[in-house]
Amino acid sequence: MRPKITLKKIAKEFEVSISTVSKALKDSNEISKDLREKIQAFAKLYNYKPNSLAVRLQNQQTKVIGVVVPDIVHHFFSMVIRGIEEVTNKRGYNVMICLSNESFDKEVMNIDMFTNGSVDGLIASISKETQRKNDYSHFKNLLEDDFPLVMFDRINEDFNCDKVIIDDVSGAMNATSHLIETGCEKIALVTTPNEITVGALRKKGYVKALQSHGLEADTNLMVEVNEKQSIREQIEELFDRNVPDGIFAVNEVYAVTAMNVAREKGFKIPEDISVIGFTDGPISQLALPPLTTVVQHGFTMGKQAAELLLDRIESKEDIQPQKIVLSTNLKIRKSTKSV
Amino acid sequence: MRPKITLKKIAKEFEVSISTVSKALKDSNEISKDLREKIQAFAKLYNYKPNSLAVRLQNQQTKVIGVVVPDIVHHFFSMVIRGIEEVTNKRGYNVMICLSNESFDKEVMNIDMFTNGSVDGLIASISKETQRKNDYSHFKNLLEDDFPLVMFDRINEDFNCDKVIIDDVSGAMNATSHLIETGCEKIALVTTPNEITVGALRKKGYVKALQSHGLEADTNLMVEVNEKQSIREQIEELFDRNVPDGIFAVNEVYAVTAMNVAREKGFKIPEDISVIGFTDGPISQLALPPLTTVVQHGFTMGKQAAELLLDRIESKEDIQPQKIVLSTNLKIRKSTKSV
DNA sequence: CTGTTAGCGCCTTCAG
DNA sequence: CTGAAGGCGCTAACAG
Repeated sequence: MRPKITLKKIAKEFEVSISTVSKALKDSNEISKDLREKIQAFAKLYNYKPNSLAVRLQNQQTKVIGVVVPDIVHHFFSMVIRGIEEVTNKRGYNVMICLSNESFDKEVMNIDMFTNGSVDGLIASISKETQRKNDYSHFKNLLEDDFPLVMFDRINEDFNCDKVIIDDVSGAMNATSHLIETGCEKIALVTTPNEITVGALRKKGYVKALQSHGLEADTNLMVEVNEKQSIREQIEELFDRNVPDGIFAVNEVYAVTAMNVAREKGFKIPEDISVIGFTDGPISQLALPPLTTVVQHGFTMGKQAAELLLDRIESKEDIQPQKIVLSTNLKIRKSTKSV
Repeated sequence: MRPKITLKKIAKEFEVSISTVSKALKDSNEISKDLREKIQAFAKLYNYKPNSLAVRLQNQQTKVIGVVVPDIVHHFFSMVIRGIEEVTNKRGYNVMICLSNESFDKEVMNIDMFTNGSVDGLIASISKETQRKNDYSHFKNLLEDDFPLVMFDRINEDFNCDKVIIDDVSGAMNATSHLIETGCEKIALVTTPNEITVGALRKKGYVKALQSHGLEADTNLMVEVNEKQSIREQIEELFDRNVPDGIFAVNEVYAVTAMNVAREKGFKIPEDISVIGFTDGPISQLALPPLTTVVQHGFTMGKQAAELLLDRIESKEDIQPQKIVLSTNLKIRKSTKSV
């Protein structure tokens, strides 16, 4: 790579001091107009840009924020990232993304890396493995140092930091209620294992909705999908045990898979079985029939998380950590009966 | 945020010089074992980490690479990013991602930002708007400075830089040939406008396959989707003009949309109409029937791009730019007839 | 064994 | 109007 042009080199070129050049480039009228213009022209010609590392070292701030997400090949997370990008860019920051790939070790490494001064703050969502291990010491260290941290979606309630989540319980309640109100009586739940907090919360909402409508929660109608095995087979087993007339699934993939299983077994959607998913991505939109779903507003979530983080970074005083709870809404399409 | 601990502070604590501390932390035996251990213990206690900015400024390398992609909410691009992450992390680098959102201006800004010394090299894929405007001066500037650059997928053939692409023409040929060989005679093409290079190449492959089988390319059977309007309606218009018995679409969304339109018009897939898509994402896998598709190997592409870039960054001598062409393969599922 | 010095690229007083 | 000096945090060569 061609060596970059620096203040020093420009200074040598004009046989003036570095600080003169620096001022000239800042268009300071401490410098004669003549010299200023010459230096500026020269700098433009050679495409001078202040070395960002030097500037950051000087200012003791990087104008970069770190993002740690479990996965990027996932509509929800990529929407969140898009939201984060949107506001950080608008506010003059850049984004450095690291993927934990749902792995505890990688998450720890990522966080460790980020705290060496390369970013001004962090936005994170916890990996599944971390949730299973229930070991959050890496995050706790951050908080002890008052490192600006915002967690989203997969959070830990105990942390005293900014959080942005959706109201999973209500979302699931609404979905389940909708199924009940459109005539379903045997509603299955397709969810994650309980360690995944959002799965647990959505299950809670599901159970609550059943109870408030006087229905029993029947474990025979619930599947906790083990992602190490075939999702499809686990749902087929549900059908073998007990055929539902409604299905609430905690994500798109489970929902569409359930729908496909149902159809292959000869059931009609929504006439025989209604299905509702969670997260409004292309999979839901392009499914046939298009999937009724709980819309999760990942983009908004990303924007809010970024706003919280930048506010914290830029504020002089301590500010109390906030918890923002975004409400979901039910996008009714064709996989459920009309009222 | 709690002020970070520095060598200086540790030095003051022990009333030694900064370089003593530096050496002690590097476990240099220039320093007495006793002092070394004390300093190390202290550093660990206070969770000392060298300030990465200072180190990078010193070393004149950031160990960060920049990635500019048009979109992240897109299975192919997120797979590429995952591939990039995989090898960069393995080789001790981090990744900074910027989204151009398919916008020319944002792309220019991103690239501009990246060349201020914050990254050692760049991996990029061109935005649609840039392809339409056909203005590549921002990339050309990079090349003039010998800035390490690898382009992938949406590239410009004229650039003298490393490139990783897939063999779009062959991929499209294979897909189209497969349709022909399984009995289709009126094969429609659903593609992008011609400015999008990969769309143009896939169209070329489609036409080639038709010709080599003695079939005419019929513009009446082609749709160039204008994404500003409804994709679905544009495909419906195709059906109104001319009902095909096979459809080759240049991406997942077009393919599944086409399939859905066909079914709603009462056609059976694959009995009446066969459909093949491009890019093997969840949308294809979860479609009903699961979509036969040209597999694009985004993960591999990302890995290769990153290897090329890091090799270039780390090499002392000039190395000739390489062009890696990844071949695709046809993943046959249920949306096409068997031979 | 420990310290001094210089320098990475930049910026900001403060002198002249 | 211009320049010298000091400092951001760290490393490395060189003294002592």
